[in-house]
Amino acid sequence: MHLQSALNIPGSDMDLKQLSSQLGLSQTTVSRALNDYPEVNENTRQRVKRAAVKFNYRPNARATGLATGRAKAIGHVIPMNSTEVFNPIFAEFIAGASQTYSKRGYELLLTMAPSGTEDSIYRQIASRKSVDGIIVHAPRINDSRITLLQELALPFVIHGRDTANKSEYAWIDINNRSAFFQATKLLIDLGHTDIALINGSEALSFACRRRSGYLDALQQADLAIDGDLMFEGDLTEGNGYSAATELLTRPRQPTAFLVSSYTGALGVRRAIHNAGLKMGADVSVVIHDDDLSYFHNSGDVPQFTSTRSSVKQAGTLAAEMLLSIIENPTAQLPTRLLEANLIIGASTGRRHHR
Amino acid sequence: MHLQSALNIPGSDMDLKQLSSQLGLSQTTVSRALNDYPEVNENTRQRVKRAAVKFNYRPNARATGLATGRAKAIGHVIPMNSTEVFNPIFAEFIAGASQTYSKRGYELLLTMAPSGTEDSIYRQIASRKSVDGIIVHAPRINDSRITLLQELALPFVIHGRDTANKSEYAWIDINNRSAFFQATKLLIDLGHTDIALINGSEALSFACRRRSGYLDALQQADLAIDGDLMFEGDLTEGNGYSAATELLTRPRQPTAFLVSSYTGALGVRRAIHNAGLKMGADVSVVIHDDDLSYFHNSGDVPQFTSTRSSVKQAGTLAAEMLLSIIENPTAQLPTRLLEANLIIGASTGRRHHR
DNA sequence: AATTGGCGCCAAAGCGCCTTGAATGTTGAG
DNA sequence: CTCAACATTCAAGGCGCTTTGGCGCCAATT
Repeated sequence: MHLQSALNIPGSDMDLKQLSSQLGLSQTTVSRALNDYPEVNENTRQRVKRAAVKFNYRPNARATGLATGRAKAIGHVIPMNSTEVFNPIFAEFIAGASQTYSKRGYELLLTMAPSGTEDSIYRQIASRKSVDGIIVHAPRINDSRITLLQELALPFVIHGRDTANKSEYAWIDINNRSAFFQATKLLIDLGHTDIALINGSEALSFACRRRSGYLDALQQADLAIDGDLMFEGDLTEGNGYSAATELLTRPRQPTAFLVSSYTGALGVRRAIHNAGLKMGADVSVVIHDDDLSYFHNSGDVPQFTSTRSSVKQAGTLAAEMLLSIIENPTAQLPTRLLEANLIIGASTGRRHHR
Repeated sequence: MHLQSALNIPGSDMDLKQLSSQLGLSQTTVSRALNDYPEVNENTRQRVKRAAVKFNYRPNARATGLATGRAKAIGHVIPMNSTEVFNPIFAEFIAGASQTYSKRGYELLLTMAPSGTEDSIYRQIASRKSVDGIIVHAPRINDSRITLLQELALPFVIHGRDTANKSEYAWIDINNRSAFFQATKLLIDLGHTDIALINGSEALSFACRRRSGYLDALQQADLAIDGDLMFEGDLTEGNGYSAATELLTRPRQPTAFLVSSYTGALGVRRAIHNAGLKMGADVSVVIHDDDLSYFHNSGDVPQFTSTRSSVKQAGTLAAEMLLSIIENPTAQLPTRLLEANLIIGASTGRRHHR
């Protein structure tokens, strides 16, 4: 290694040994200077830091990890079934989380877990030790992953909750029950009595809680509960369309729809148009709006009346929770319940008598 | 370490030293047995592999990485500007790529790069050495990242192309020019002469190429080119809606729309409905369809006529290309051009004279 | 019987970093 | 002037794995 290659040539990164020999210092001192240990002279520290920048030195992540025993990385595991590959909600959540990670010097490892292989994937993540903790997406009812992760002693935060599991674990969730209770109540107060629910798959925890909010509101208003008004499934445009189309061809049409996602609502809107009806006048729609940057239900008067809660923010908070667990393992496991905001848009109105 | 903890207790993973002492073998032999080196007796190999499964042994990824000098991980860098956080297209592409990675024993590291910080992020990735190569998303015209990555000597594959850059680099792209040429020609053949283009941001390479396909077809048919018929911007539902609404309030309405994405087209559809027109009869629409699993433009007769090409498949192929570059660094850099399929749906028809 | 050459296995070095324990230089109190 | 106390710096060991170079051993060759 000659002067030539020690200069600021892109791509020719140094390692610690080279940097310290350049500086005429030991690796120990250089390492400590860079990591802000107190036992280094301030002048030396500055000299070292300047050199590090000049030579574009950054510690090898693998070596640091080996030496410290911490990967400085978080895993996100995305459940994947055949119909739903990569829900935009996960993407937005991850975008939020990644802000926290980069701020705190962590990397983000993404793993797709096809259903059926989940167990072995979590085990593998734990034993390969390439992450310090993980975020679990889309919990199911009685989710076996929680027990597994507790056994594996891998720190984790769940985006959502498994209300069937009474053990202690860290989670962040929105108050789905309250959100859908309020949304349903709004529709009832507007005079609607036939309110359809177009929900996500009710094997998932969030969808169950939304349904129970919906049912509670109906019950409280002494309205009949009609199983035929309740749909569940992947929240795609197509499914929203076919569910709504089916409902609108019935002799007794529902006059209101409660839709669990923006994308599903786009299909419902199409069905309403196709039936020659006007949304907000003939038919009311309330959606849950995850406030995805890519599907913005905005404007002075938003298109859809919604219960809104930012998944991106949830991602940021979840990441902070997880890092705090990792850096402070003895503290109590944090939980966080976010409230959704009811926002009146153009898609709701008093019930229309025909 | 006693018998107790050497048994199959979840979370109590062994390391190589423990495993080999359990087996009464040296670490060398155990390592070689597991990695299928030839100089190990077949019986021994079987014995080792069985024990590894039994004790849930998996090599520490960091240690392996340090020793081999290869991270066995690929980085995906997602450009992020304030309006667009995490395009579902990236998500779907990543879902495709991750299949390849897990099959080949690689991990996937995700990094968000806020615009402005990109340079330093790529440098950091290169010098931290936590990945063996990266995938670059959303290339721009004259994209500085290409030169940078070439200097950093970090293997990469670009999803898209920078046609302004004549140097050699690996890319995978769809034939955007041909796709939009064909789509435009279809509309012209149906009698349309006022064809609007609602495009993605033309700072991005793909959008430019689509526009030039559109222009070529117009030119070839001796149709006038009207700059007022061309829109560009983030391909959101909202932007599609406002662009189409604006166009439909003009004295001379376009009778056909070419829309660069499914989500944008949902907004265009809304605008058409709102104007009291019928898609496929009064107004024709052709879209580019990335075949996202979450936004499926399917059915016996798809809703939208489209040029379709699966981004998920592109992701799978891109990953394979990148791994082949990494494992065979001296070979010529691969490139791959995918053709889109023109699929006739319900949104196009002969021009309607009013 | 002596030599060769695989085969099967092992000890030890090294990947790049952090960290422990010790060594050196400096200062101030006694 | 001596010695303790502090401020700086360093050499060396270790993180868990792969890999180089050898070392026995036994069958085959001469």
